[in-house]
Amino acid sequence: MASDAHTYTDTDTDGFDGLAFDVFSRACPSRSTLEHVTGRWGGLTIGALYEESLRFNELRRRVDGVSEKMLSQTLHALERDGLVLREAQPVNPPRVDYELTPFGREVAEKLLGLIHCVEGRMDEVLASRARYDEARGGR
Amino acid sequence: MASDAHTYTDTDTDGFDGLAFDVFSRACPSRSTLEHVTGRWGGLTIGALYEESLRFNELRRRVDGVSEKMLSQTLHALERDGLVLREAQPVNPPRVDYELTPFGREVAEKLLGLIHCVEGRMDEVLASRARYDEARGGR
DNA sequence: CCGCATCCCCAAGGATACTG
DNA sequence: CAGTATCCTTGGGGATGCGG
Repeated sequence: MASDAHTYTDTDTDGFDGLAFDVFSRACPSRSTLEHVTGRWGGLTIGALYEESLRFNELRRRVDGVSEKMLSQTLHALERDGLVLREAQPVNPPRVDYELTPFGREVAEKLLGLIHCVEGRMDEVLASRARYDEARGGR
Repeated sequence: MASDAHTYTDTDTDGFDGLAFDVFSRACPSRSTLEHVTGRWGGLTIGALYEESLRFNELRRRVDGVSEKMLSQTLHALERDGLVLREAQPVNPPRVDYELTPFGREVAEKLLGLIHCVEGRMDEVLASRARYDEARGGR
């Protein structure tokens, strides 16, 4: 049942004309990991965990808008890919901490680089949008 | 017609409730740009354009699996955000070139950094997945 | 508190046909 | 070639309820 978040869409593996790892190909295995990382919630989750190790509900509060289900799914996919470490402590009430693995931290840094790059240029983006919308009136 | 027929369907709720720039917040305007960049087709499109300027159908062939509709939508979103430049030449048959803006190239570099980081560690990822799946049997 | 299972709906997105 | 308009399907993902 953990099967949905990572179906590799191996629909047409017929080709393979010698290029094993082409990110642009549907069959490329890294594409699924990339999707987990850059997906709607993956990036935000990783970003949150980069700052500090967090528990499930802390994470849920930090990542604004994520549902319990999606957070759970996201964490599983990231854990499976080796980006996140899940540490369940056998206490009562249950306590589970999530933290990034070294690989996860590396990915997080790249990701944060991207985020800051975009954030630092948001004024440009906003201006560009205004221009674009202007040019095509109220359509 | 149309007001919302092709509003690029983002959940661009850039509401601007006057709050600061917290990427983790739903209201953060950069989140929508990030989604365009890291979305299913955004990243691959940018990646393809980083290598060379391309025409519509060249792009379509390069980005394996993208439909005409989605490519069109993606390009519009990226153009609007100021990441992609659209150059239509008034010739017959029509010729339109897409290329990255300087900002687009900057973003592309960050993105490629991420991609290479992940690709370079795919063996780890695959191993981690195997371990994970092992641990929870054939479920 | 942690989180899986179920139901269900809506919008992302694929296929197709058509225009300039 | 370079798209737009339309229809239709699929699964992403929200809401809720239960079990450990």
